[in-house]
Amino acid sequence: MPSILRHLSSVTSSGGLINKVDSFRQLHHNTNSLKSNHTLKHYLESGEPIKALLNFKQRFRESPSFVDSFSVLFAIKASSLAHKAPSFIGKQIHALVRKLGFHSVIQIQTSLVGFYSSVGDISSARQVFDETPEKQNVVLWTAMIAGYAENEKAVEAVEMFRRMEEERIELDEVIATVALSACADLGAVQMGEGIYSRCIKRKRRLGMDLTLRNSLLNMYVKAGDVEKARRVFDETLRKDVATYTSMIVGYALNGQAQESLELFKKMSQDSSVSPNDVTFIGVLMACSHGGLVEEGERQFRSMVEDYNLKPRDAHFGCMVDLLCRSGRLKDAHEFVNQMPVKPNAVIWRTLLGGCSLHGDVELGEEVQRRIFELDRGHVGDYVALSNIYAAKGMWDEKLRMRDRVKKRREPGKSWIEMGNIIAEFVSGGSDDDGKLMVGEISEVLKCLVACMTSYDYVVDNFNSSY
DNA sequence: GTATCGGGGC
Repeated sequence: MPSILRHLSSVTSSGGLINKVDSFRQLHHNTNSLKSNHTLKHYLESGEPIKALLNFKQRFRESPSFVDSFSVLFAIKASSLAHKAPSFIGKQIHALVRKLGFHSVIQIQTSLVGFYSSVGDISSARQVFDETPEKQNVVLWTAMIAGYAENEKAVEAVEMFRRMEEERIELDEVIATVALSACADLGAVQMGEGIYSRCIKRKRRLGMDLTLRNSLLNMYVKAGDVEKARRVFDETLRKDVATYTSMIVGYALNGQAQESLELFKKMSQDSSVSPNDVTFIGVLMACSHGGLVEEGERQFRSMVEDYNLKPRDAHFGCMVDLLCRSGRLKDAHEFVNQMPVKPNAVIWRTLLGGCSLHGDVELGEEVQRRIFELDRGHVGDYVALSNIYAAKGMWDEKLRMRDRVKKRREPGKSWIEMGNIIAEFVSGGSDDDGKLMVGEISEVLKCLVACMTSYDYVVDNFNSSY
């Protein structure tokens, strides 16, 4: 059975009357529709979402009746993938969904949730979710929770996951993977372990999903628990790129440069995997944190020459960081100027950090100008330069720089997991001292815990004035 | 229809 038909039967099996009419139209009256849906699918699979959208639009104009629930599903998917396409195209397709009565098709609603999440419009995503009549469906919840997680709303993601479990919807590997990544962002290890064990209990016989194990490994890495991460790594017999990469990054982040590089070496000897560009971010980070400049330069070259991987901003950033940390500011500057792509604000900012570290006023001033050409919004850029002035005793310049700070600092967030409670803290957002004193807050939290034991999870905001 | 791997800085 061609995959498109298999797909169709899954749509009709859960759909209502409208879908049966729709599928009837597609199968019996409209072979053209089937054929052109195949074209849409082809564009999607070959990474040409814009072409898919144009194709859809043209077809809808010429013969609207050929557009069925499948075409719409592919068009939504294309809108999510086409980062360059303006988001109103997706919204137009959403309007079309309503007009054609497809909003009762759960696959379409799920895809719409994914679309709105991909353009950062999480409230519209939530609206689609809320408007979906039949919600007893893991995949719909997965799309919504993944949307929160992708848009840096891990607390909401976790909260929603808790609600999903209350609704007695069964876990699968995908939702567990998404939930673990939200837990990783919060450092909520205990909760993540619980989710993991609940999930594998059901599926023990089928063998565990590698993606799920990787996200467990990643959670330990994010929480700084390298030992537990390594245990998961060793127990995972069939490893893929992400397994190795997470572990390599884990060592690099925790200052174990040697272990990171040794693991990379071991990975190179494993013929079943080959490193990708993310792996090299980990390798370069390890070199940077370990002060291994020559090794880093060698690896960077090897990445391009031996592995044919194209360095991205992140790799250039690692190299700048590497050169800056070892005091080679001139080389770092030259490196930035010789980059084959236009350096972004983050790269310049890394260099500014290097100037701050080594007290280079002249270069710092120039770099700050380059940053301001791209982005004037960051308070930290004023602070960095004002600190360079301060270190050199240039008090007038320092004060002038501080006076130019107009915007207040973005509030910071932090989370603490204690038992089955997650508390969120939001710092005040002042521009001088918004640091969170986690130790002190946890004392406050201990008192809170005593008062709140009747809840499973409590999400709490309060301003810290420490 | 849904899924994991990214720095540094005040």
